[in-house]
Amino acid sequence: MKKVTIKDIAKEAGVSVATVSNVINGINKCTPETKDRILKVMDALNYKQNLAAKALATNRSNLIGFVLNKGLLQENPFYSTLLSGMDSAIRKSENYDLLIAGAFKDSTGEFSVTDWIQKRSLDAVVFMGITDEEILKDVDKLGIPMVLIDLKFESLKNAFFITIDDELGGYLATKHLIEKGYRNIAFIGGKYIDGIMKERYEGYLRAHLEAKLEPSEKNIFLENVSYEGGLKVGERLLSADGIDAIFCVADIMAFGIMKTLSKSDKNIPENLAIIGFDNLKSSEYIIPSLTTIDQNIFLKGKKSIEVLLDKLEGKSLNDKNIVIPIKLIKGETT
Amino acid sequence: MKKVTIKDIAKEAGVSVATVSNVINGINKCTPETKDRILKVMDALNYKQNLAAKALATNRSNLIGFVLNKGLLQENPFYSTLLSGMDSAIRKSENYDLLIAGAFKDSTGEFSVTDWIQKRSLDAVVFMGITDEEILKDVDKLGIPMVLIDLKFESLKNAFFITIDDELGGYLATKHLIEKGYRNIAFIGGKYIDGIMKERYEGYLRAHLEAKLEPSEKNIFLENVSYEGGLKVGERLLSADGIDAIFCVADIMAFGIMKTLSKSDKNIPENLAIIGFDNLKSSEYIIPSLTTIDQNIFLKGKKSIEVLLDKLEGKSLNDKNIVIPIKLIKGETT
DNA sequence: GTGAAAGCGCTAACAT
DNA sequence: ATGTTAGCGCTTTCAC
Repeated sequence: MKKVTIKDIAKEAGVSVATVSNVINGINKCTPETKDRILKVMDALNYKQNLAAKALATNRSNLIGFVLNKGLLQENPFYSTLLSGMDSAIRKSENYDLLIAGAFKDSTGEFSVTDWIQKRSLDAVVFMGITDEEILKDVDKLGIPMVLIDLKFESLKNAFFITIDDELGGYLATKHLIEKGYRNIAFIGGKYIDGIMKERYEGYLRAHLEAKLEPSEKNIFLENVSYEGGLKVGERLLSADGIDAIFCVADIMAFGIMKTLSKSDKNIPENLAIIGFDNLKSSEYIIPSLTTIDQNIFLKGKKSIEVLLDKLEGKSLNDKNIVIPIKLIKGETT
Repeated sequence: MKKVTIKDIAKEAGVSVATVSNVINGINKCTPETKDRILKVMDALNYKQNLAAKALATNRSNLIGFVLNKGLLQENPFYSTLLSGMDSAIRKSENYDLLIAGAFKDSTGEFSVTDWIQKRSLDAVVFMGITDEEILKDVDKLGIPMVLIDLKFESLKNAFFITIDDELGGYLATKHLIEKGYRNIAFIGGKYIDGIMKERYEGYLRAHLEAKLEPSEKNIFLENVSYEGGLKVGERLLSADGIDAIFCVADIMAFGIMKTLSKSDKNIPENLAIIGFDNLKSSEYIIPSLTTIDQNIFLKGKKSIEVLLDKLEGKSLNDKNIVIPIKLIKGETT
């Protein structure tokens, strides 16, 4: 069975390829009768569009790329949930697919996002965890719409930013603990205090200030944002004194802390309250269920794709900043 | 900055496009000097290959498709982990990328995998959760290599099967419970007893037989394979009598069961032991940690891609069946 | 409203 | 060892 092309359709329907092409692309330039005839022939011959040819002719691939740092998908369910959201949105689009970055090397042997975008003629890209401004600037120069999740570089002309109010999150979490009567609250953060960590920390400070409490430098614990990092923090907490509650910037770390504590004589929340951040699905599964700040990760992913789809379909978008609402989820750990 | 093509390279290097093409594709037909010169020019002009053009000319896209039923990614971390494994493998390949199925509709308005494969000129496909033999047969006719995860249809000429020994898993799990002294063991399965569920159930039966125990029909509980399904089973178990242990075909369900029980007066494992299946990452996080059958989900995903990559690179693969080893993970729930 | 034809960037068969 | 050239299937400008 030879491949059916628009040429075959054109011949069979007694029209030119241009007309067939117009019909396929919804460009209404022909009589309804012609259109109908073409549609029928397409169906009869079981025509399938060749997107590579289309891409070559238009320089648009109908592909949205997703760039994520290596290994992240394994380390934190956060990223999987994000991907679920993206998947859910892309499935609603008729024509677009989601491309996961393989490993294109540039001349230096490194993965080069701009190379990748150009080779694949990507129409848009979503970035997660890429914080190198130079890379993002280079992509911006390519002129395709892009989405940054959890990051903002206002100078980028073609970027949309999907974020949450991290400072507020830190504030709400800490305030909740203070309202519950805890006074000596530890801050558990990632090893690298990047943008969002810093904001959450500032929220933590604001809640203290508001309650006229003074947080101690000794109450700051930094480890990798992972379950393993949490285990380590747990160990350190066992020998720390006077702490009655902790605000942990990521649920996944909180799980590790809870695990370590479960093997000690400290009970949660009686001896130590804990509030996380993210509201991972497993925060509900875990026993006791984790009090946390919900940041609707799924929606974050969904929005990333939706905004790009809208942009690609020519809708004019009023705002480059999309802020996903957050809320406190009361679990059993506080 | 106009796009640089092999034509430009050819002109600049004083050779023909064919030679440039050969160099790019590693076809050694020219003198090292020519090759060197071409490489230098490519670098100087910052050449980027256009994969759409290549795909059009060769009918190969350097793309591997991943087809997964809608919604699964959200329902069970199993699928995310699988995807992590695939991601990890695809990143090691120089030239391939992973494409997530968007929503191509066929003439009936349904998503059509064969349409998708043809439109995108996919080189290979991984299927997860697609059990419709007709669909798979249609794909098989296209002649591209494919991988089925957790499913086998021996009649498919171009398929590889990534599986585990599910019967053995069911056997090991049940045997473990019996050895621990439990005698009245419930079987918790999915609502649809498909291939793998049935096998796990058979393993459950074999372990009983071997121990000269007779499992009761009343001890079978079927619900959706999800956390919510587990919650429901938990409720049903509360009013069930005499059961001292349960074998649950999926960790995610076990989490639900544990949650429901945690709100009752039944303690795990004192009043009710529980063993799961999968060894999700969260099975370790959860408190108490879940005894389960590890099936190395990450490896499953990784192998899927690796076998396809090997096949696409022309390696002859001796076996269409790849069986991932499983093992018992002793947690605190038994 | 419809058609003819050039061209998108690359490959591969055939020449030299 | 290198060059010539005819496609791959589609879009798009321009002409009718």
